[in-house]
Amino acid sequence: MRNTSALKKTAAVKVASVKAASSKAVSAKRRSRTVPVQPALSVRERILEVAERMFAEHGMSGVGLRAITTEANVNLASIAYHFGSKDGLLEALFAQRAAPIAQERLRLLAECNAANAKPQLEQILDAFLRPALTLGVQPQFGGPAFVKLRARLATEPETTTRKILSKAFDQSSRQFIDALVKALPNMPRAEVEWRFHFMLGTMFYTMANSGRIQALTNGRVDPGDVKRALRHMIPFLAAGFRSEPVA
Amino acid sequence: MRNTSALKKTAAVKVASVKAASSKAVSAKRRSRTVPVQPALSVRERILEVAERMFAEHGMSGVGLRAITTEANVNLASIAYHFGSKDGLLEALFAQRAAPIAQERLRLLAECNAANAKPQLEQILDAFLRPALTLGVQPQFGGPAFVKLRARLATEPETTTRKILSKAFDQSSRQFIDALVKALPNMPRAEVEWRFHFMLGTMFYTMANSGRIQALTNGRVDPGDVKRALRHMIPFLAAGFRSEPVA
DNA sequence: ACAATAAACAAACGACTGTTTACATCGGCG
DNA sequence: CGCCGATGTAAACAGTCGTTTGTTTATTGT
Repeated sequence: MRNTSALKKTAAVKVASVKAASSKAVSAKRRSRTVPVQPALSVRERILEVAERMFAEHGMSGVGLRAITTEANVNLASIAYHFGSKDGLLEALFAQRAAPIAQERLRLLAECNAANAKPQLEQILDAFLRPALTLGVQPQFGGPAFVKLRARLATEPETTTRKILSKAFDQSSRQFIDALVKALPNMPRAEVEWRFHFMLGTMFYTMANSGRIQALTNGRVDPGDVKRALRHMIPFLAAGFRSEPVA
Repeated sequence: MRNTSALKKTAAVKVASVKAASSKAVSAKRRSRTVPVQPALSVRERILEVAERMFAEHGMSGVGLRAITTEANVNLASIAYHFGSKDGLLEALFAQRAAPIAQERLRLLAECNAANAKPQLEQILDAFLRPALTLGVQPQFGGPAFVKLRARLATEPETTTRKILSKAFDQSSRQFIDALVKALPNMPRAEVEWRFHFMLGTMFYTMANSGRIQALTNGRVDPGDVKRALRHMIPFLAAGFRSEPVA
């Protein structure tokens, strides 16, 4: 880090102060059109949208800022201005996407706790998996870009990215482990934890959609077909969870 | 690509012509020592060993050739000389490590085909998973470096790396799907294929050893403990495979 | 209208990228 | 001895990296 003198807070402060900006004469002109014309995304949104796609496809270190800014038709320095740094961009991405997922998970978990005194295993698994596989999938853009991105970062031991992932999902994960322990009496907690880990594996690998299983099955199995994937995944995992704990 | 004149085949040819080089007076000297003294790795071996570790830890695009050559105490140009390019280095890595794994898998599969007329599901899963998790683990070096590397590349949609992975493991994977279909009568092939995909997920995520589950369980669950991981994984997966196929 | 602030911009920073070049060194063979 | 091909090496190649700079353009509050 080059830190020549005492001027560096500028960028960091600006990042925090950024809100949804443009909304004056331009928006008036746009409102007059009844056609649902593309909302003409702000610079900040364009960067986030493009970065999400490209990070997912080539990984953090596989994409340069120039590739992002060029694709987004945006000035190179805009990333530093809006997000402070490349890592800041990734953090902003997660701040935008991860919270809704974790939130929806807990909502569904609470829902199936209310329905049954002893909650059903399948419902818990569904509450955990469905938001991760379906939320933030916008076919208008790169499709399930954030889903892929998460899967990709999940296998990286990089400390920077792992802290972001932890902050976003650890709390909800703990609550789901607790729920699973309660739904599976007579099952040692350690065994549930192992199986939760295995579930994360199938979830992330499905999210990654690496194309491997398509190649092996001539396209018969497509992890990108989320509805079908969940229909197969949940019974498979449920049976695994319910099997006799190892000695 | 800069192609100034007609001199470029040199490197490519050299790469192909490289075999296990030093094997004359040196090997005789080595045989005389009974103590297993470190064989004083060649430049080529040192590069492979270090690259395996660093690629696994930071990903292909996360490591520069200078980082590798510095760590290996080797000249920068040695990589171009011995492997042609960075991608060539990765290919050489797989050529060295993948074949023994696929081979051992098929050996174990044949073994459990010989033992039982109708082979046991658990034995098949073990034959598939154990070599992947245990082979090439050399604590003297970076430990399970190749295991991690494989898991990392498994989630990358990069065409270059995927072709390498396919070439190395597709054939054995197909044979295992066939074996699973035979071991699970009344189970539609498509269902077996979905579940094979799910198994790949738990396998790769365990191999990646991202540290996520350790953090969630205060270290109680450690995917790096391969023996324990297999003891928990195989019954879990077997129960999943045996469960009722979805409608 | 004015000053203050936010946003966008071109250009450059030094460090690092994978690859290539030209040259040095070595052991073995005629 | 000279010559060989295999190996090793320092230096340079042409770019790209993430970040920072100083400045200009819009939009805001008063």
